[in-house]
Amino acid sequence: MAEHKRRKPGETRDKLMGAALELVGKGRHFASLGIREVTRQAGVVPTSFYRHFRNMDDLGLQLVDELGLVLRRMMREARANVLQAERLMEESVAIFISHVQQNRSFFLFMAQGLAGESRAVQEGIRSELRFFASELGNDLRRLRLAEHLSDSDLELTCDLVVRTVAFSLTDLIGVSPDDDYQIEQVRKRTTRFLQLIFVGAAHWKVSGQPGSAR
Amino acid sequence: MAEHKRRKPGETRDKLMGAALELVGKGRHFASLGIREVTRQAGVVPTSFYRHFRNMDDLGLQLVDELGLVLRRMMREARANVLQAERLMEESVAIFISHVQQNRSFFLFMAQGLAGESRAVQEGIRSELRFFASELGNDLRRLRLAEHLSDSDLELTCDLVVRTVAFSLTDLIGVSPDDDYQIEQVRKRTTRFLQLIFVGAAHWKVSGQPGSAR
DNA sequence: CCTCGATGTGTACAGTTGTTCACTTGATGT
DNA sequence: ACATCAAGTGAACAACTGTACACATCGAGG
Repeated sequence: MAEHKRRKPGETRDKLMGAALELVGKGRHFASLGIREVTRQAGVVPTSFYRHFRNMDDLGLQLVDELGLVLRRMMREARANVLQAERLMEESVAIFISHVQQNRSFFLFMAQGLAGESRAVQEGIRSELRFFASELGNDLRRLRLAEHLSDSDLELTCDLVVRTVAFSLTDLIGVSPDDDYQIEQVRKRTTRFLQLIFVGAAHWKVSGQPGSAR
Repeated sequence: MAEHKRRKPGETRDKLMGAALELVGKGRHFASLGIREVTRQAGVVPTSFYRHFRNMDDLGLQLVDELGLVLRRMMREARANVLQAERLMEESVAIFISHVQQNRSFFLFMAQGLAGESRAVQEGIRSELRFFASELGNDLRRLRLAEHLSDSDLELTCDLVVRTVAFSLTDLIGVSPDDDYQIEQVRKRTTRFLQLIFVGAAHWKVSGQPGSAR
């Protein structure tokens, strides 16, 4: 049941995915990358690409899978560190920002992919976000922080939270990775967004506003 | 003070910008478009491109300017049609969705540009969004709908509203332009997001939550 | 009327692209 | 021990790319 490839299994495959991420990290858009460009960056001959991927979209899809792992790691860390309910949002946003700095290219790729040109990658990323939102909902239920909300209203709230955090990526894109002041500004602002949303959720009436229901 | 160009002034220029938009509308990403591709789509010889644009980024910047016009038209229509405060959000979102359908490519371009590869285009679009949020703030003040909010809290709220609406573009991307049912779902959901945010704003306490202030 | 400058065209070229093909290599299962 | 087969290499090709240059056309201002 051991791995069956030569040398290091998937070594070149990882180099190729890493190379694509590096280029994205340098400001390039994933949609504008070419096979030769990626293989060049990876220090590999162009033909090797086809041993692992059918085309660039395929590589993108596999990157989405790895992105899923990154997101799950982040979720685990958040669950471990957010103990007190009051500072929940501050700490969660802080953890998010920190992970974005550690895996900048991955999150850039995610921000790009939401409006990217591969339908499959779009759907993959959206699906990751949905999963994230649903896990967030579970956590809030478990922490007894959303007892007055119906399932669908909780789902609505969590979706909005995830969107808001995801959108803050576009703020981070325009900021140098070591401009700590600006990053701190984004962190504060995102936190306040979430607080605003949770105040809304706390005062939310059952499924819809008066006058707008059906 | 008349226009001074030959034939129709800027005829080819418009054809080129239109061609780029068409390609974006067909699912391509702006960052992956090339000069030759655009000129081909426009039915123009490649060299003509340089008469009007330095490179693709330049064309992108000029598209952002036109995008500004589209957004302003939309704002004007919203201001004219939203008379009663209760249905304000429903109608505004409806107008937004309708404009997205009319100018699909423009809004696709906008969604792409937020995480695009030209820093200048990113900043241009972000600036349009900021302007939009500030105008929204003015309107809410004028309609006496935000009297209990400080200037900075109103600004926060409007920013969040604009972000939420902008993010809904990524939902619309994954939906065929004539799948009325799905579009209606996005419209409803976006409306509820905004309602949630406004409930939050209505119950918002002065600058910060208790326990999280400094 | 005639020059000038802006707009559009045709040709050309060197560099890059995606993809194919025949080949080497080395670990693995039997 | 040896055949097998996934992983990696190098050379090749036709298609396409961005950009440059010389030229044609036409409107406007003198």
